[in-house]
Amino acid sequence: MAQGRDQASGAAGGSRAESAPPPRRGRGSRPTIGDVAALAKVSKATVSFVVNDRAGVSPAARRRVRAAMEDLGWQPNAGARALSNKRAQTLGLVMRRQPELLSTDPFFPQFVAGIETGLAPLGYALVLQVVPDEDTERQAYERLARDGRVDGVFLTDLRVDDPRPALVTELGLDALIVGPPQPGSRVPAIGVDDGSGIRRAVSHLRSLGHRRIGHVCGAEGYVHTEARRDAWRGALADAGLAEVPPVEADFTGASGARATHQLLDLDRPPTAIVYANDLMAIAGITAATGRGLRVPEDLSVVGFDDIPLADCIAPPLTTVRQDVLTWGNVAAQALAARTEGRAPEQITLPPVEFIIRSSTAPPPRGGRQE
Amino acid sequence: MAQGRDQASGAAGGSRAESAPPPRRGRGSRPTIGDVAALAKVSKATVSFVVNDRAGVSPAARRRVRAAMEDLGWQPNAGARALSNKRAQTLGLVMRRQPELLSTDPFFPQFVAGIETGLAPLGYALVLQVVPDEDTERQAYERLARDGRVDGVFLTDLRVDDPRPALVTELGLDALIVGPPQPGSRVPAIGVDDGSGIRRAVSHLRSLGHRRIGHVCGAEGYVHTEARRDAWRGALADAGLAEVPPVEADFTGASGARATHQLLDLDRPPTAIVYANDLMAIAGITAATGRGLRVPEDLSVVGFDDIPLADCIAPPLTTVRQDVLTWGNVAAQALAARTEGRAPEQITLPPVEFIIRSSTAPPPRGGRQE
DNA sequence: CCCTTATTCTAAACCGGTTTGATGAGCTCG
DNA sequence: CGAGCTCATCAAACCGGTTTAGAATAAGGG
Repeated sequence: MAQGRDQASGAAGGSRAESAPPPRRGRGSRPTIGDVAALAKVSKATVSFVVNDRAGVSPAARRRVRAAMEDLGWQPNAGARALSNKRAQTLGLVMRRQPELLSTDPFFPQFVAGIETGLAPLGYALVLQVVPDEDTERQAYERLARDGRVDGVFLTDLRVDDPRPALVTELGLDALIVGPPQPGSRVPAIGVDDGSGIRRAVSHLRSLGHRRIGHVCGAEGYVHTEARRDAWRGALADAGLAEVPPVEADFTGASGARATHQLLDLDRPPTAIVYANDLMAIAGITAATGRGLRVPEDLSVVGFDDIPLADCIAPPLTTVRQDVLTWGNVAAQALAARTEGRAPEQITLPPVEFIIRSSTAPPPRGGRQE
Repeated sequence: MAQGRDQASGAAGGSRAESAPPPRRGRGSRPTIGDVAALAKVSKATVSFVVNDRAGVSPAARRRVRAAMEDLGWQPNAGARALSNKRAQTLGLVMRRQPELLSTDPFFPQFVAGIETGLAPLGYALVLQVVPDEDTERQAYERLARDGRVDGVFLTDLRVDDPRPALVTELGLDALIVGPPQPGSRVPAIGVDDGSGIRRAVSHLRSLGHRRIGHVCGAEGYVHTEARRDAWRGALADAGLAEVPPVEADFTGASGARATHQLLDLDRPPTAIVYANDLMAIAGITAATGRGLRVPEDLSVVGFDDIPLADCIAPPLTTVRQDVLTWGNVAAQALAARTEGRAPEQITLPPVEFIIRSSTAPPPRGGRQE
């Protein structure tokens, strides 16, 4: 056949002026497996075998099919494939977040980016939903499951007694928890360890000489909030340090500032504070500075997340960095493997990094130290 | 044929102990339109008519179908539907971002959340891709188009001479530009106006008495970077203020600090600086403070974005807030409408807000003012 | 009462792939 | 030379919906 132009269906016609309708919106003109089969002079089945790398096709036929594919620029249609396979080749992520809090959160974009880098080479897509509350969250999972849009979902930001592991099991969705495994649930997890970062922070502060180390917690009800608080409390106990009441906050700057004042108003205020995230830590620095305290001379501050701003402020923030991008990547591969029934690769997450900048220093001598 | 049981596939079998495999992973057991039709004693076509609210079904039949749907908990399968309709009921968003910059960016999460709130009630899903560079970006669009995974895509962060409007047109994808319309392209746009926020900022500074107002630009090559710079330059000219050379930066904190030093090193340094985003502005405050300048007494600073941190730092940042959530919402509806061939509703975006906090004040008397 | 027109409903084709069962060609071997 | 195999190939059924063409029934008109 002339190698020139015999592209897809019709279309080619006379490139004359003619009133012939142009190739319908570009769409619809896409070649199908049938076109490829016809051009390669084989059946659709053979083409299918070729694209799926299955045995039973002669080298000659395989070559012809490959050439035809190339010629037509054909790639199998994802939807049709999904229908036959009963697999959508798509994974779902439902994020539940206050819209205001969303843009603070360094986790979300990084994690999504990581998932993407893991999914793209596998030919998977990611469908995303952002929901405001628990009700819509449940509906989102139900819809994803019913519609058959996804093969599996990621579960992030687990709450204590989170209903989602049970929900997805009931819905028959494959799932992967990003965080510590849920006791009593068969949903697999990639074990994120929030504790070790906090322990590193406490140990760092202790070695600087701090004896009273406070903690500003994240929003109540999340397992990572608990994990961080427990790690802090445990580290204090292990080191035989003074107990300081933890103070609740909710990851917002305002709550961080309030919590900071609360700690500094204690009879015996801490000389160092570990915050559950950077936003609260920065707000804490501002709050402390506003009271006439100097950071780090009078008060040491440790954050969590290492947001880009952390080293743009004064003083640059000592903080804990987690490689969320890699989490996403690993999670993507693990969940894809699971939906395909393959055992996931050995899962190892990179360890947290503890970034020492200038918001921590030895505690003041005597002075407020009581 | 016996009307009795011809449900889906086997399964039903003996519920005896037997080694019969349990209903495969919960999945696969989902009812189909055929099951509903059988239960309601109508044809598949009738069921289809009912779910799609089409005329030509008697009230009685309609009721029976509804009941059967309810009974079985059936909802049409999205994939099958997409295949028939040649519509995926899915929209795509490809974000090109340096992973490091991703978590800074208040735009991305908010915009995604906004899209979602617009899409969910329409039964659309969003597939997301995050890519590192221009090459993978193009591939992402090509794959989305070829696979037939999406009906349309959002185009954000337009660059000057951006190849994407032409690309998507060529790929036959419906698209919507989030930003100013591209001259010479037929791709519709929702007109985001970066300029007015900057003009507000300049006018605010001018009314405080500033005569020398500098600008730290965003990354080169983006239309919004240009728009902001042009607006700044135009506002200066309109007010007959002194020209100050704009200084290039790239939205990162480090670049913001560097740019700030560059401006302050001028023979006649500005008394106020307008930054293209908050991150650079905050880094700028830190840089200026490090040189012994006080903000706002010696230098006024205006940011752009109103990130949550903006009012947690000292001094709280005067900045421009755009309602990105609403942009996403509006964009979603507009693009969905377009893919369905409907004319989109009248598009009106909320105006930007100018948030005056404490990083701006009258310029110092005499002193550095020369 | 027959003919026309509307209405309700269904069988069958279709979307674009995958998978299965059957057919036929080419080999080996007794 | 024919039985027995293997291998390549293809037609047809299937996934779960939508859509069309036409049959069956009901209603209206002369």
